[in-house]
Amino acid sequence: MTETPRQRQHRQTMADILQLAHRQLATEGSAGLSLRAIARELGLVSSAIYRYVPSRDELLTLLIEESYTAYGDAVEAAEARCRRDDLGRRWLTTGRAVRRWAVANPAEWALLYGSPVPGYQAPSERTTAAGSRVPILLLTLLADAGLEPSPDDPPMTAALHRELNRLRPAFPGDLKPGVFARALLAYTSLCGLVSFEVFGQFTNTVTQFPAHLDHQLARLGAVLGLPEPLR
Amino acid sequence: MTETPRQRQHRQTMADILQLAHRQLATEGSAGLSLRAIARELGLVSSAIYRYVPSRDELLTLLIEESYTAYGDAVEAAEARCRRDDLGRRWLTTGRAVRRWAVANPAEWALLYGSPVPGYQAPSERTTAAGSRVPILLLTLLADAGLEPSPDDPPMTAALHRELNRLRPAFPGDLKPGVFARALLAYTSLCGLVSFEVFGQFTNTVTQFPAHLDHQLARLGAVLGLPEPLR
DNA sequence: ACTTTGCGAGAGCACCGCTCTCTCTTGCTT
DNA sequence: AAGCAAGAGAGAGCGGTGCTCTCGCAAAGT
Repeated sequence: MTETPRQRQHRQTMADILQLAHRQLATEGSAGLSLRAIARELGLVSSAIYRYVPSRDELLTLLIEESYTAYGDAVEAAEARCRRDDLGRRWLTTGRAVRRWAVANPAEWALLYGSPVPGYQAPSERTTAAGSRVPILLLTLLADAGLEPSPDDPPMTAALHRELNRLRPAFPGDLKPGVFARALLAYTSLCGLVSFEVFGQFTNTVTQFPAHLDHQLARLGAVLGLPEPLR
Repeated sequence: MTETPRQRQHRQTMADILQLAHRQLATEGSAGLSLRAIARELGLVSSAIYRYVPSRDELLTLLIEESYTAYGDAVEAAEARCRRDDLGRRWLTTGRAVRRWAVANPAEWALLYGSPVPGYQAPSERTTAAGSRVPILLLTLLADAGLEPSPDDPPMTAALHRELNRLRPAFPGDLKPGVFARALLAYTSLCGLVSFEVFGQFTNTVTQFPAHLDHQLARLGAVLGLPEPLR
């Protein structure tokens, strides 16, 4: 029942590889990820690494999975500390947590939300679930707010309306198309803001990042139809 | 006065290199960019390419410059076809043009707005000017609209307010901080929406891209304080 | 005790960016 | 016109990459 020493050793080496990979990601970026370098640091000959990781792409996939998990954990934990009925604060806290995690882990953020690594396509069946956690947080938030379509919602084509209706059962909250669209805009805008900071698009412009994010989160909160944070 | 055959030849080869590089970028992505492969396709030995391009990083910089120029040209041209006084349409058209260019040139879009190529930092003095053209379009648009700060603008910290005030002389339109911030949100949101589509973040969610973008552009237009497009 | 399995070592393939040297041709200058 | 400098390609080579294959040893299972 208990694992053999060999299994234990294997698990340990695997963990070492992933840890070194994360470190390499942080220092060299995703294109600098080198199986040979990891093997070298582990005191292994280059071919031995393939006993653990079948290919560089697979290592990338593992890193993406781990990163999505860490990202979801961080944001969910922050959001969970808010009073459930303080919807404005839940949104503000979520946005801040997304930024905080991204700034603390820029290489991982780039892996998740940056340009796809060329020639490599993450197997969606292994990443979509982990990647949906933060968006789902948002949808739940809007559902808790009891938001309804508003006459201020711009019109949308019938095809888009149908599509968003089709998505309703696949996500929590059962949001009507207009509200679902608001959530989409909020999340894409948030990611856009964070990516601009992390990817350096704001150089020579904004440097007051936390203040700027708070300001824009307040704007987006208004677009969503959320009240301001309490007190 | 006229250029010598040798200069002509050099210019031609340089143009060939850039064209092949753009093609390679499209098929292999930025990490697949290979000087050797370009040389091979040109019928040159690998070392000869260095007569034209001093390094891979320099080739990347050239591609970024060309891409920013093509991007700016495309969006400016589209926006210029709008009636000057139809501010809602100018915004809608700008947003659509950004998406159209990005979808038509996904690798170039990734180069400009995706994760920075690891280990490589674009020399900002060579890219910021070209990269500012579309944002400047937006600032001009808001200035033409004569937008003023509104009581609906969320508060911002004094430091952020000062910073945005400091930026005023460096950009056209002389926008007050609250209005400038609206422009920042609009552009980051637009880029976020487009990147989500181009980078595949919408898989299993939105597929009605043009309709979705129009819908969200209308929302953002309202946030900006622009009227709806005429007729 | 025997056999299967796991795992590291080593050599090797094809590719990459980049450097250095050598050669030949072009084009400018005296 | 002669001579010299610069341009441009060829070739060899360095160190790096991902990945494959074979070999041998030791641990695990029977």
